[in-house]
Amino acid sequence: MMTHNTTAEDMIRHHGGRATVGRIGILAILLAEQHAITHREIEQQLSETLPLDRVTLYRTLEWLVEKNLIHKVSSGDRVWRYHVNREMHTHQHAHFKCTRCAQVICLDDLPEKRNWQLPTGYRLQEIELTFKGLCAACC
Amino acid sequence: MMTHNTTAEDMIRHHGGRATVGRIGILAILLAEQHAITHREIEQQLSETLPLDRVTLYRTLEWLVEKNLIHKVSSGDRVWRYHVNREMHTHQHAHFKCTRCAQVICLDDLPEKRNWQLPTGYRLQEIELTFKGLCAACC
DNA sequence: ACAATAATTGCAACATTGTTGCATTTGATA
DNA sequence: TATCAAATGCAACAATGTTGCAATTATTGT
Ligand SMILES: [Mn+2]
Ligand SMILES: [Mn+2]
Ligand SMILES: [Zn+2]
Ligand SMILES: [Zn+2]
Repeated sequence: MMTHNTTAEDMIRHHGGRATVGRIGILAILLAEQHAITHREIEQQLSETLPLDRVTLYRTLEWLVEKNLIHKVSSGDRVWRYHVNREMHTHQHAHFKCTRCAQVICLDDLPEKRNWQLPTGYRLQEIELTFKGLCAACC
Repeated sequence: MMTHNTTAEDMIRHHGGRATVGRIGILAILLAEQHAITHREIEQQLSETLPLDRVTLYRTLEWLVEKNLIHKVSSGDRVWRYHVNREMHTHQHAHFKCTRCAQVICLDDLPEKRNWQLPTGYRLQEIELTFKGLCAACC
């Protein structure tokens, strides 16, 4: 049974980066989290055990995104949320954001991938689909 | 043939607001614009003819959204874009954002409105769908 | 284990977008 | 034209994110 810390360290080393205590701690937090969480939320969790400069956190998250170990979600407020990449996330997927508690979850898939119709001359690269409403806890 | 200014003034009066020179000018700019544009872009257009405080612009845009004369779009960067409401916009619709020139257009409709599947207990209120890619000019 | 070195970090300063409080000005109405 | 609530301008603040650079640290070779 692997702890999140050792999993995180493995993931980082496999991508040729230095396995620093900060990177490991940050990725371990994201591995333990089932929702997509903000820079601020990660910072708060870190402050309990491993204080880290805000800038380092920003740069580490950016690095983890580059290495494709996590992805970030823009959910309408002007705040990025981060979530670890699991197998289901190798392709594009939709998100749900609760309008009451602001929690964001990743959904399995982009439903009905076909049939998106754009004006002529437009080239599609990526689809961003966010459902908003109330989560089960807030209903 | 109505000028955008008189159209704007009519729209504002019909909603019981004061027809100030600022509100009219802002709404006229949005009426003349086919794309969804940012606070910053509106400010630049205004600066040529009708300098206006940033805060007033923010508050006016908020007021126009409340009155349902315009709507705002969150397009992934942390910047709101504003677009006048036309008939086609009375219901929800998708948007396209060019990843090169950042232009945002409103698309006609939410394709395939049915069939969105959420986890049990979740209640859907709103769908935010943004296509990203290259516009005709940038292809 | 130690030194060399490049990658990572911390800190200060800055940028952008947006909000709030309050005094002043202005549009609508009588 | 006088009145007065609504709208505006200004200053200060807040949240989120970025940049430059010197100090630190993880890795590698010895
Ligand atoms: Mn996701
Ligand atoms: Mn729109
Ligand atoms: Zn909720
Ligand atoms: Zn373009």
